[in-house]
Amino acid sequence: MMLQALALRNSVIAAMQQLYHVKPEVNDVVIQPTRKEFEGDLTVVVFGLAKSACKSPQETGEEIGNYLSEHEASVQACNVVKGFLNVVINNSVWLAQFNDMADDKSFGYSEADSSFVHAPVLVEYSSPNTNKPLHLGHVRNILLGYSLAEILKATGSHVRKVNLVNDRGIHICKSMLAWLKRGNGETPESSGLKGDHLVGKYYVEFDKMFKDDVAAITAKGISEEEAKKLAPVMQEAQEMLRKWEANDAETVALWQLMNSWVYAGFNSTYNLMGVDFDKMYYESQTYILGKEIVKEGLDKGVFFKKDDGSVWVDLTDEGLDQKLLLRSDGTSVYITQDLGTSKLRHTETNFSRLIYVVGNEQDYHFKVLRLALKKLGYDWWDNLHHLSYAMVDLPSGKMKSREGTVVDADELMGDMINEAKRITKELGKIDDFESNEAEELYTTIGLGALKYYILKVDPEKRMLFNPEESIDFNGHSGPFIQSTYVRCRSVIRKGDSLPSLKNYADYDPSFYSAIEPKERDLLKALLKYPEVLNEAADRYSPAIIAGYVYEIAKYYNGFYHEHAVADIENVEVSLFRLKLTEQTARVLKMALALLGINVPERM
RNA sequence: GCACCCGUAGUUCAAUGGAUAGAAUGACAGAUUCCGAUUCUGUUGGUUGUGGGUUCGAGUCCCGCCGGGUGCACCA
Repeated sequence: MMLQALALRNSVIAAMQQLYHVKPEVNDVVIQPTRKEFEGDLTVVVFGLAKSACKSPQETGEEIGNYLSEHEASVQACNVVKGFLNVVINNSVWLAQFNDMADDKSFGYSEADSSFVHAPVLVEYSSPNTNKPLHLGHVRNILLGYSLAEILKATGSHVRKVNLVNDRGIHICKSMLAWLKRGNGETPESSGLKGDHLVGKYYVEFDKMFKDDVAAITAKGISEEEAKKLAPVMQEAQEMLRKWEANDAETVALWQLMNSWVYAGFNSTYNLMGVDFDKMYYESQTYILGKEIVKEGLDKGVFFKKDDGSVWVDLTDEGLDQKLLLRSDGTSVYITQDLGTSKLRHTETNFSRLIYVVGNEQDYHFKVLRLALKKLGYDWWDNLHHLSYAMVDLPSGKMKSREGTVVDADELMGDMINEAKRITKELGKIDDFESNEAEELYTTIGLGALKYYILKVDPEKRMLFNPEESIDFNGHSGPFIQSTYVRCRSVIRKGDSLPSLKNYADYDPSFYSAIEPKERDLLKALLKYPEVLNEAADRYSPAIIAGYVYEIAKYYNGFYHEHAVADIENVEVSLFRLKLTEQTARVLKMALALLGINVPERM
C-alpha cells in the first residue's frame, strides 16, 4: 500500500512535468485510499494540482489519468469524479506484494538496530502509590504504556519499560499508622486478603479516624480548616513521616513490611494483566537526587532563590509561571525528583527518548519539567515526551478513592473472566478442554475484552465506563477479533487435513487470476499493516492498531461468508484462499500482541 | 481570574483539511445441508454544542459564546 502510494506520487509528479511543465512539491500531491463507493485503489486529490496546471480539476484529473494509464504498467484504469482522480492498480501488483509479504519472515517487525541499544527509548508507566490497590484509571495507564512499548519495539526501537514506584510520603504513613492502631497484627496470610488490598483497607481506615477527630474538634467550635491541622491522627502520621526520614529503625521496618505486602499484590495484578518492566525505580531512592540539579541551576544562574531560601525557576518568558523547585527548608517537591530522575536516567542509559505515560492532569507539570531542563542547558530536554491520557469516568462522575467509587482492577478483571466463562460454557464448544486449559481460555477472552475496550479509545479522550453494563463480547470487541482468529485457525486445520491442500504455504499466488472483490479488499488491508504500525508509533496511539485489527476481522468475516475456503473442487482457488487465511491469522495475532491481547486456538 | 483539554446517531466510540460524517450497541427484518453464528446482510437513527471567519473544500484550522473537565499548592 505504502509502496504504491509513494510510486503513484512520483508518477503524478512526472505527469505534471510532462503535461504542464510544472513540478509540484511532494506535499502538494495528496494521495489517499479510494472510498468504498468509488472504483479504484488510490485517489489523487486534484484541486491543488489543477491550480498549477491552470485547468479545471476535471480536465486536469482526466489528463493525468490518461498519462498514468498510458505510462504506468501498474495502473490499470483511472476515473475522475468531482476533482478526485481514482486509480485502479493492477491485480498483479497486489498479488506480487502479497507473495512477498507471505515470504517475508520479518513482515511487520523490524529487528532492533544494534546502535540503538546504546540509546534506548524509555517508557515509564504504571508508577503506582503503595498505599492502595490499583483501579481502573491505573488499568488505562498500564495498558497504554505496555502497548506503546510493544508498538515501538516492533518498529525497531530498543525499548526499556520502567516503573517509578511512589513508595514514600505521608500517604504511606497514613496506612501504616492506621494498621498499628487498628490492625491487631493482621497480615495477608492471616486475613486471606491480597497485600495491596489489605494496606488499602487501612488507608480507608485512616480516613475514618481522621474524620472522627475533625468532627470531635469542630464540635468544640473550632473551624474545620483548623481542625484538620489539629487532628491527632494527622499529627501522628506526620510524626511518623519525620521518623521515616530520620531513618528510625522501627518505622523503616514497618514501612518495608507493608510495602512488601503491596508489591506482592501488585505483582500478581501485573502478572494477570500480562505486563512487565525492565527496571523499577523507587521514589525512596530517587527523591533526594533533584537537589543537586537545583544547585547546579543556581550556580548557572538559571534558577533563583527567594529571601526565605526557596528556589524557583522563572518560565514567564515561555508563557508559563514561576515554579517552586525546592522548599525554603531545603526539602524537595515533586518536580525536584523528576528533574533528578530524568538526569539519572540520561546518565545511565543515554536514552534517545523518555516517554512518560501519565494522566493529562499533569500536562503542565511536564511542560515545566522540559523547560527547566532546557534552561539548564541539557540538549536532551526535547527528548522527553508525555503520553497524556484522559480519565476514565463513571456514570456517577469521577472515580474517588475516598468515596469508594473506584472500580478495582482485580475485581474488574475477575468479573471479565467470569463473564467469559459464562458465555463460553453457554456455547459449549470446548467441553473437551482440561480444566486448566479452560481457565486459561477464560482469562484470555475476559482480558481480551477489557484490553480492547480500553485501548480502542483515543488516549486523549475521556472515556466512560459503566459497571452496570458489562463490556462487550460481541461487535466491536476483543472477543470478536479473537474469534475471527479462531475461525482462521479452524479453516487452516481443515486445509491441513486435506492432502491436496495441505501445502498451501508453498503456493505462489503471484499469478492468481481469479481474485474476487472481497479477497482483494482483505489482501490490500493486510498489506497495509506496516504502514499502520508506523502511524501508531508516530502518534503514540494503540487505538490505531485497535481500529486496524477490527477492520481486518470485518474483512475476513465478509470474505468468509461469501466464499468457501477449503474443501472445494478448484484446488488453486483453495490454495489461494488458505494462504489468505493464513496471512490473516498471522497479522491478527501480531497486531493483537501489540495490544497485549492473546489469541486462543479454539474458544 | 488565567492557562490547557474535551463537546459527533438514544448510548459507547471512529473519521493525516478532502467526495454522500462511519462502526458498534439498541430496535426491527432476514441469512447456516457448509471450513466455527462471540458471525453475516439489510432497515432505523445526525443542523458534528452554537455564531462568525479562512479555504476550491471545515467535525478537523482561526475568533467569539455556551456546556463539561483539568491545572494554576512550600501536596505527590
